[in-house]
Order: sequence, then C-alpha cells, then structure tokens
Amino acid sequence: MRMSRLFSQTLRDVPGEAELPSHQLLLKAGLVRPLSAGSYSYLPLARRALTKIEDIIRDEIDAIGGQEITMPVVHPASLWQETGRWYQVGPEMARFKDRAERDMVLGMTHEEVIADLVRQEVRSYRQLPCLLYQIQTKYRDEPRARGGLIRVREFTMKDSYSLDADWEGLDAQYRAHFQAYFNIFQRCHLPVIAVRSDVGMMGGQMAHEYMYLNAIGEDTLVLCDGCGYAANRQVAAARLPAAEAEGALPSEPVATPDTPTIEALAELLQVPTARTAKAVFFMATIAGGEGEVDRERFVFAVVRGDSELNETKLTNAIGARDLRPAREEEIRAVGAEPGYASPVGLRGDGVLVVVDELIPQSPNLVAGANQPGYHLRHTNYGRDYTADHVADLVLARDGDPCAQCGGTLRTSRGVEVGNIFKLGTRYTEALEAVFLDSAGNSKPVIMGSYGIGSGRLLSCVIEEHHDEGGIRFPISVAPYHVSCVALLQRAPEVAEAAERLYQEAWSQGVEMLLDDRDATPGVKFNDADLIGLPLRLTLGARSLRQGGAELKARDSEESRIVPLDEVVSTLRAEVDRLLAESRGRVSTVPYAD
RNA sequence: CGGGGCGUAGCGUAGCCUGGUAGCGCGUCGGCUUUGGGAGCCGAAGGCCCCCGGUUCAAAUCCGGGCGCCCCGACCA
Repeated sequence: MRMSRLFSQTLRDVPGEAELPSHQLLLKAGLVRPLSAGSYSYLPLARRALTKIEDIIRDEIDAIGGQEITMPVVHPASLWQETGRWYQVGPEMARFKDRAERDMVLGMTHEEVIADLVRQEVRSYRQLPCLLYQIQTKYRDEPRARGGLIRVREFTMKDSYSLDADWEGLDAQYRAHFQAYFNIFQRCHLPVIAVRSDVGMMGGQMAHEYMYLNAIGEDTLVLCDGCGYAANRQVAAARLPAAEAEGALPSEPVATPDTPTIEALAELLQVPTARTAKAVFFMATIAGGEGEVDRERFVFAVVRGDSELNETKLTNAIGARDLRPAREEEIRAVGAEPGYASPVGLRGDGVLVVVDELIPQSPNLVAGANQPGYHLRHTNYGRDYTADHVADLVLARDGDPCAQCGGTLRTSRGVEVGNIFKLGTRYTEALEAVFLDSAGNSKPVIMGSYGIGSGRLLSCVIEEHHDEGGIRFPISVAPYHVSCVALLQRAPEVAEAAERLYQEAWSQGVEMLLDDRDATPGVKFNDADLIGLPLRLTLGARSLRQGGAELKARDSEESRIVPLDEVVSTLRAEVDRLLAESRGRVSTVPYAD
C-alpha cells in the first residue's frame, strides 16, 4: 500500500473522548472511527491487523481439530425460547420483530444455533468428538460501552463449540482449548493468565477466563503468588478463619442509638467488627420458564461484619437471574429495620434468608433488633434464626489468606480477552440434540463453548505495546511488516529506488507500506512511529550517498545502511527472523482447574 | 439505571459567569520558497455555535425539555 492512497489519515490531535492509550492510538493512527457509542468502523490498517489475529486464531483452532463454519446473526426467538434464555437474558440481547411479526434476536452467542445444527446433523457417537467454530459479528446491547475497543456493542468474536459423547471427551477438548488459547495470546505477544470464573448466563460446570493484567481492566482478579491460585473476584474464595470456641450466651437487647453502620456499632459497643452480623437486602428476580412470568423475591443476606458481600456468589447461591438492592419500604415490609436489621423475628413469608458459611461458626454476634436504635447481643445461628441457604457469600480481599495454601492473596485488575466454558448438556437437553451411543442408547451431546474477541485483543496488544511515539506492533499482528519512508525531495532517484524496492518487496512477500506522500521528513517519521510497523526503511538522498537505505526496528534506536540490491533479501530475512521469534514464544502452560 | 463532565469548522479549543459583528491553533485548497524528526511566507475555502421550545429589541451565551458523547459506579462474554 502507498500511503498517498491509504484511505485513513493520521490525526495530529486526539479527539477529546479518548482516555486510554490504546483508544487514543487507534484513533490517532487512523485504525478505527466511531459510528456511535460502542460501535466502530475498522479502517484498512485495523482490518489488516485483525486479519492477522484471526489467522493466528484459525491456525490454532484448526490445530486442535476445529472446522470453521458461519452461522446466522439473526435467530428466531423460538430457538432461544426452547433453551429458556429468551427469558433469562436481559436487555443486552437485542430483540425485534420481522415483517411477519415473529420475534427475532440478534445473536450474542451461538449455543442455541450449534445445538440446533447438532440435532439436525449428529446421529451417532461415531460423529463425535467434533469441534466447530466461526469468526463472526456479535451484537450485545451493552449498558455501557467504554475504552475504545475494550467494551463495544458490536464486535467480532471467534466462538468455538466442542461436541462430545462423554465427559472425558469434553475434558480433553476443554484442555486443548486451554493451551490453544495460550498459544494464540503468546503469538499475539499479549501476556495473559487464566483464572477461574463465574459461568454467568452461559450456565454449565466450569469456566476459565483469560486475563490481560492491566490497570485499565474491568475485572478484579484474586491471585496467590504462593500456589498460583487465580480467580475472578466474582468467584474467588478465601480461607475461612478457624471456628470460634465459645458457648452460646443468652441474647439481650442493647440500646445503640445512631449506629446504622457496622463501624459505628462496633465503635459504640467496643467489639471487633468480626463479632457483628451485617444484613444486606435485595430483590432477586427468579426466572420463570416458558409461559411463566418472572418472580421477585425478597432476599435477606447476612455476612459477618468484617466481610463484604459478593453479589455474584449470592446470585449463584439462590439461583437468581438478577439482583437489585431492595428499597426501604420493601425492607420494612418484611419487618426489618434498615440499619438495625437481622433475621431474628422477621415476618418470614416469602423472605429468602441466606447466610454466609462463617455465620454458623461465629457465636454471640451483635445483630440488629429490627427496631431503630437497638441491637441484640449474642445472637446465634440455629438458636435465634435459621436460613434457607448457607453458602460462601463473601468477597475475597487483598491480603486474605489463600484457600488452597494459606498464602496471602493479592488483587489485580485485568481485561478479559477470552473465556472457555464447560457447558455440559444444558443446551443439548433443552433442544434434544441427542446421539446414539455404541450400546444404542439415546444421549444428549456434551458441549463446551470458547470465545475470543478479536477487536478487544487488538486493543490490548496496542495497550501493551506502545510508547510516546505511538504503537509498537508485534510482527505477528502488524498490518504490514515495514514502513518505507521515502524522502523524495529534489531527488528523482529516490522515488525510482523506492518504487523499485516496493515492487520487489511485495513480490518477495515482504509487506511494505510505502510513504510516498508529498510531506516533510518530520511528518513521515512521526507517522511511521505512530502506525508502529516493526521495521522502518528510510530512503533519501543521504542514505543513497551512504550506499543504500537505512533499516531500523521500531523498538530500537540503532539503524544500519543496507545496499539497495540487498534491501529486499535483508528485509525478507529480518521478517522471517521476527516471525520465527514470534512463533517461538509459544510455551506449554500447566493446566489448573 | 445512578453520579459527574462535555457538545462551537475535519481535529484541538477560546468566547458562556456579566446577552450585542463567532475567534485562535492544527489540518484542507492555491501560489512561492523549503526538505533526515509534525517547515516558512502570501492568499483562500470551510460554522443551522447538538436539537426543540421559552425569555428578550437582541441568545453560542440566560431558562425549560430532549438527543448525543466521555468518565465513575451498577451491570456485563
């Protein structure tokens, strides 16, 4: 490509809306342009980089047996009604009616369509295992797009789906993806870790997320340097403190004016916050099935005063679709007093009481008396109240002891660039996607699903690889291999040499972006740095006097003069060396579940 | 959905408080000069000041409503 013909222009000033370096650089270097919040056009440079990323993904998924397909973006709602997700998924799924007034959805993921394909095509265990994938547009009506390409509404995702006859097969395909994903990110020069994660709306048995550790990340991760434990904070568990050895004392009311917070209460009574119980109230949406409406139920959650509630854990513990904080009048309606509440003596009908697993082990806690200004000393689980569920409900925090090894947990932020799910039979049972096993029994196919967002991956690569001057593309992702800065001034022989090298480079598979614009050297050098191709070839009157062209790497200050008749072979060798180095980054990562 | 910020030429912005001819830098176009790290001079084009309504002799400016974008939170693959 000649830059005089390149559709996109670089910007001198970055549009004010961009804050993250990757977002600024994507705009400044002319890779993307916004259409509306969370949707972008990908201009030629971005398109080429994305194609490189997608080809790496194809290479690695093909290598574990993947077969590429393409599924529709628009799905009939009936399919999603069959699996129940029509009712479970909220407004992030875009819905509309077609001309015949049929409900339709824009595909945000494709488990339903895959399961539908399976029920049409798969008859026998002999057709399994199987791995299908596509690289395709997804639409999710995000409540809040942010960070350029970090979170968008419309994006491209590689989604693969494994199909197996047995659980061992699922395990094998899951592990194959576990490593293939590391290979993909390593080949894109993006450092990631795999963490355990919530299954969310996907359902299923287990999931990992691939996280690029960076402060710009939206997720909080809990990590243990001692044993390598790594989990999304949504599911991370810390070690339970040892049970208190203390007999139950008789409970008694105590006047505690103006103590609506745990801190104020502990201060007034001179007890540690660990000797108090904290109440948190929600209205949970329990999904109705086909033909049923969703129900709302009051949830009374209790954790110890020294811990924080983890809403994901609570949601999972009660199987809710959604939680929202309860309003004051809703809290009063069940007989609780905001700021002074406990499950003791609630008007119980319809209230779902859920307590953290630490509560039954913690005797004689101070808890609310359900009257303004009063608490109860020495409340005890089992004697004074019981719960519908006892479960781990607390947020793991920086400095907590590790559940596995007792080491110290730390937290870090990360961007989720990929995920893998063991789905099991959740979709195939609902859609009756079954096969006959060798004994002639009909069984549901066992599924896994695996996703990587290529645009988010691109923005993370830029976030990781940039400096003040611009992007520093790794060779494997770079839109072109080399920028040729042709300083054309008053030297027709420069233009001729540049044109000759350009033709020869492409004929040898060296992808050259030739800056043939009528611009000053400063502009061209700055744009070359900004776009950030791994190699830069400078051709000017000066370099010709010195015997050729000047070759420099984007991430180095050193340059050398290469004779003109050796330039393309030198570039070819340099590109091959960089590509080989890039592939050599792949290394095996021990599987940990 | 809650909180905050912002919408003025392609981009970055001043003006708004205190109403009265819409300004600057970059970019763009033409000319001359210049040419190894965002050149100089001369000339030019380019504005429903986000939209609708109100107040006023007069609104970019004040008031009301709406829309859009960004950030934090909630939420989320």
